[in-house]
Amino acid sequence: MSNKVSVQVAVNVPLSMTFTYLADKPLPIGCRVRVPFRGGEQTGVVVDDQQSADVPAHKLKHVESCLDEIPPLPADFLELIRFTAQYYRHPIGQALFAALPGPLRRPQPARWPDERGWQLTLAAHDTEGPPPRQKARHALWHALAEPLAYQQAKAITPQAPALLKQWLAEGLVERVDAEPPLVVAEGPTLNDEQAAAVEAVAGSFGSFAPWLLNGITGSGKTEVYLRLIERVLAAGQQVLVLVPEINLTPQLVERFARRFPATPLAALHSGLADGERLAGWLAAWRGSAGIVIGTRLAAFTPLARVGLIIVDEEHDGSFKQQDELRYHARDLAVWRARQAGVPIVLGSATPSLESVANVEAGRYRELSLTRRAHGAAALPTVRLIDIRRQKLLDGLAEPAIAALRKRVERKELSLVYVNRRGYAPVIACTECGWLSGCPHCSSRLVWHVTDRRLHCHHCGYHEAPPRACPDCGNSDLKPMGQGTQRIEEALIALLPGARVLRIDRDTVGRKDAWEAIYRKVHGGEVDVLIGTQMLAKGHDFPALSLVLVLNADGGLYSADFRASERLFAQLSQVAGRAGRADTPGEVLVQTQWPEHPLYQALVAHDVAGFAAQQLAERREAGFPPAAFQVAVRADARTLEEASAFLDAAAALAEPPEGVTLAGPAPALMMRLANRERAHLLVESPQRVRLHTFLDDWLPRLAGLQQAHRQVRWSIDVDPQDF
DNA sequence: AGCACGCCGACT
DNA sequence: GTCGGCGTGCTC
Repeated sequence: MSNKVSVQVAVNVPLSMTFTYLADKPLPIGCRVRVPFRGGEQTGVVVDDQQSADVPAHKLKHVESCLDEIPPLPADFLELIRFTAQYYRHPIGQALFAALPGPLRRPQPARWPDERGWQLTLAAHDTEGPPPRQKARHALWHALAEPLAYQQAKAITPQAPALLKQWLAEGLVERVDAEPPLVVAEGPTLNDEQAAAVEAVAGSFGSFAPWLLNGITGSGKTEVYLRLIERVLAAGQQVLVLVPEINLTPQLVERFARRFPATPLAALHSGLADGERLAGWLAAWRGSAGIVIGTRLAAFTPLARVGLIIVDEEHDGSFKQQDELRYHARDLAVWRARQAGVPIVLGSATPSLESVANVEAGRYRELSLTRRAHGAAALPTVRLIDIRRQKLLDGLAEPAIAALRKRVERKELSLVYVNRRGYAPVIACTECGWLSGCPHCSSRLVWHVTDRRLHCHHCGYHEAPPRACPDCGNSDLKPMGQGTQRIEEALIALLPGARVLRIDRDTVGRKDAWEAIYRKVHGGEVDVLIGTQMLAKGHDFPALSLVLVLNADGGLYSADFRASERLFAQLSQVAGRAGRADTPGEVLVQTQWPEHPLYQALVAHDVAGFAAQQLAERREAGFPPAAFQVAVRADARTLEEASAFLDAAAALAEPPEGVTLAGPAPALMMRLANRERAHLLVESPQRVRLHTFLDDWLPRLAGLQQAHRQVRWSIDVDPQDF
């Protein structure tokens, strides 16, 4: 008998361990294997060649050879997965399989896609080709005089795959090996700020350097990306671009493809068919895709020759995955940039406080774009409407209605932005603005209808609500943020003849719905748009004459300490939609707290000032980014069950100096899918201490499940939402 | 997570 | 007598 070797294999099960298998000959680390597991079969990935300690020999099963003809998964990819699994406290196998494209999770061999191009054969040149009246065929035929990549062909006509197949069979086209040339379409001239940003980043090529590209809306961040991409491509390297999870990915992809028409581009967004995703993933890994652009999952894509990473709208919350493997794609991207030794550009008009703090600490360098790129385009005028002194008609103040009427008459486009999310019912005094605060920490108390008490969502403290305002004695205390239900109907009634279009989760449910909305809006068929957060994310709508913001106050004093940061970012984004080159737009915000620093900063377009003020508050309160957090989240049929589990978990903790536990406290969105949710927070000013504590504590929690059978729980490292 | 093994109630 | 409830324990 030949000597057996053993390998460590990760399989897609929720266990933090890997499994030992026997093999006839050494298997390379990173190769995919088909393994017998639990009587059935599983896909596995060899992650180590070490013998693991004390597994009884009779349990060891045998593994056949590698599945694939393609090379084993690269070492830097496995290292990324290992780091991710460990940092976010997720089983290694599940982290690995979450990062792999669908087809690679199944135990079937994979092959490199055929990336050869197409070109007309000599024989084809002697034929007429399709007549000009068959526009698509004609265009494709003439383009095929030069070698054409699949992507380019498909850009000419969607029928390209079928036509190429047909012409190939007829001997009119042939497959050719062609190194795609770098073709760069002309772009606009850079202003000096943009040029300086490009030079600064380009000067750091070849080594790890994190950059915060802080540019106001309309300042031309994308053009900076494009110039940097051009340089990276010219050096024969790849660029990874991460974008938030919104429907504007296609727009950005199209812009990149137009600038670099010959460069293979892999777009890895959700809603891609398995085959396409795999092809893009493999092209990225192999190095043939020059540009790889995708949403958060693309952060895991292996890249053979990466030269630059870009994270657009880095402040966006959708970079954090909220279930299963709860990773933050922006943070992992920074880790990858360090691993690969390349610069990373984090772009935003409203940078996250994490990034601002990193600039302050000297870890990131900041590049500012302070001017709008397109000539005279001025920032919009922001005005606050104090609704304490106004009679509201169905939630709308008189000046707001008047402003809307004016635009409708002038046939100009208005947007009514209804802030729905993130409002927690904090009790407020309608007279003096007093808010229910927690006596034990710097959070707000939240009104719970179920037990008619005020709860602190940070430390779990609760009390009966006061009958009157403790500050001024007024007995008119009300939960904030109500009454948005009938805005749509009210607007239609108040603006007779206006064409109103509502955009929300319901109206954009289908894939082609956006298409239709764009057509309507661009075709001038709409007077007033009504929408929620999804409109705050920089969609390509024509310039808005007026933006009216309703119900924003809920984000001011939310129990979630990040609510103001998000609100400010959203309002800055929508405000940025207002105005055109010749006339500045107008933004109206209805509020009970016009004197609030957030609104004052918004009026003054003072992004940096707001960030500084927020950062000071966070430091004062000991919240991120001044501290690091880990949430243990639990849900059960009743809050008591969930809390009992978390209490038991807390009882097992022996937090060292500098690590504190807070809670359990009910989650902000308490009831979800008929289950009650609560969490326990672990905090520390030092990340290392926090994680050292977790290393000791989390293994002890495994045993708790038996006694709390009804409870589902999970770990959320660097939680974003509460 | 799945999936089997295991020990107690109402069915042809 | 058996079908099946889901408690509990393991997966190389």
